[in-house]
Amino acid sequence: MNLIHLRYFVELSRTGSYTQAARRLCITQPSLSHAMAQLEEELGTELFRRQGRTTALTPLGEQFLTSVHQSLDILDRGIEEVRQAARGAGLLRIGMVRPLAV
Amino acid sequence: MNLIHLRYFVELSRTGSYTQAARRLCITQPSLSHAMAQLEEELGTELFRRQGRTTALTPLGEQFLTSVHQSLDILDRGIEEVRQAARGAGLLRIGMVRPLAV
DNA sequence: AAATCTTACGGGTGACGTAACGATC
DNA sequence: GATCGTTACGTCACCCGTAAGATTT
Repeated sequence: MNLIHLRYFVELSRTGSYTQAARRLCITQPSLSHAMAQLEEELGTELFRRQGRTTALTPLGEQFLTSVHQSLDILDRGIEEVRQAARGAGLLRIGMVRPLAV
Repeated sequence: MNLIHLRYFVELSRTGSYTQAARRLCITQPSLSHAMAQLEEELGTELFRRQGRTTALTPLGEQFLTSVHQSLDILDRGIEEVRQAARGAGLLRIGMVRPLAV
């Protein structure tokens, strides 16, 4: 399992479209499809229900989404707090590259 | 950033020793060292204070640890719930590989 | 037929291991 | 000098992109 794939999952859940999600994530549609298929394999269940042209979360998919949302929110907040504290405290040592925002 | 590296970070924080942590994580010490250095680079600060032979968390390291702990706990709980629900509901389709516990 | 998703396949990045070095007790 | 951590370097897995196929409207 992969942090980036979890972010893919969130974005796909938000848009409900592989095409749109892939465009927003700056990746190709096949890559997104493959990543989600892999995630489903790891979890042992379908996360999305593809009926015709529409893509919607399954009940388990929705359940998983809430966990991922909470988890990523906490993590991202923690990362940002640490980065700001590091910048604020002037702990950047000579030669240390100032990290880019993600 | 990487989920596995975050788990490395938690384990290293727990043991306070690269050698022991690497052994428990079933990786080599250099790999762990490199992963943690990379994590520190991404965050723009030191997470561990190496003084002599002892390795302890910096204040920012402790702060980050709490966030990572919370985040991973929620994620792991979510994963486990989904997997159990998937098994329980008998949603395993023919040809779908039953996932191994991690 | 057009649009969307999936499957197949090849390439490049990065994570890990081995080896060598540095440092501390 | 023995143990621990870091740096250097090579290899292999895996993530992503391109191309082709399947399916629905």
